[in-house]
Amino acid sequence: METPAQDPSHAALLGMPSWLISQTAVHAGRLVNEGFAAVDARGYHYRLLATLKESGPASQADLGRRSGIHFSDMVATVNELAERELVTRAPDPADRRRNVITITEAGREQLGRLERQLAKVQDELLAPLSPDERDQLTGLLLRVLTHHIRRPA
Amino acid sequence: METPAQDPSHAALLGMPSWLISQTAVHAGRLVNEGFAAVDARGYHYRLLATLKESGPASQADLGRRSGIHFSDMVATVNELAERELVTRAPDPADRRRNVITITEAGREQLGRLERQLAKVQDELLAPLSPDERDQLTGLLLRVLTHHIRRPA
DNA sequence: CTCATGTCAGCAACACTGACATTT
DNA sequence: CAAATGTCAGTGCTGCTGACATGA
Repeated sequence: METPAQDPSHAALLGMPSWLISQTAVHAGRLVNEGFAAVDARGYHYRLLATLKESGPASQADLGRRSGIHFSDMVATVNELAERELVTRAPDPADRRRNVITITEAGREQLGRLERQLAKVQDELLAPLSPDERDQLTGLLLRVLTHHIRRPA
Repeated sequence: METPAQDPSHAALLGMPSWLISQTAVHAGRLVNEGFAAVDARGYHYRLLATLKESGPASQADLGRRSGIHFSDMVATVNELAERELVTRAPDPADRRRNVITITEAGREQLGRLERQLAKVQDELLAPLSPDERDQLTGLLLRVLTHHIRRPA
């Protein structure tokens, strides 16, 4: 059946920061996914390609650490990108355990498309906020996020 | 393999609101889940119990609309809560298509536990922010969220 | 007949666990 | 031997689609 327009207006929930963040993330995720799907990609593709562009060729383990993509998910992600010829996967002659992942020219072009989609989405997402307010929100979230990143316990 | 402490420090990503929101939501979700798991529950349980407390007994379709839980997921959620005897599911004599879901006394107690867990989590989540900043963040997110709730297109 | 309700099976994205073989 | 790397299978939560039967 279809989802009848939600009405998530619980007094209890609307004041709950964890709820607000999660739900806003759902909407953000939807927008991002739609933008990416329009060019046959998903979040992990962008994250990997962007990491690859910033760090240069690297092993999968390395890329996992830098992109925050879990080790186990790297395999599938690289598979998908390699299939589309956006990256290449080659064994490292210096360490035969490793694969060296490199972004291709087509990969750079795709990354460009993804970045453009992403920029569009940011604007859509924060539509109701003024530039100042957007900075405020970004700053607050950044502080919360960095706090939890370095406190895994 | 294990996830080696992430280092998601991409210049590109750290300024991206959609990324900040999603990642903060991941951490928020982790904290909430841990709190709920400690009392053998998950997010949907809280949402359903809280809705039930606010709205009183209702049909599954109704509860879905009010809680934002998808219609298809209501079945499993009610099953899980009924199994634990936190709610009862009884056919509606007035409309035999419907089940009337009612929260039990044990359900109210469980809801209390969940609320306490949730309060703890809010504080943990927003630890780095002052009370004023927490209000700011909540206000900004609320505006973004309501903007997208009533603009499904 | 149409619509609402409830049920069930299944998918997608993300994060993650455990196991395994290979190489360092 | 221990540690790192890559692969694979599978899980959990959330959100969602489609199909189906039944009753209003």
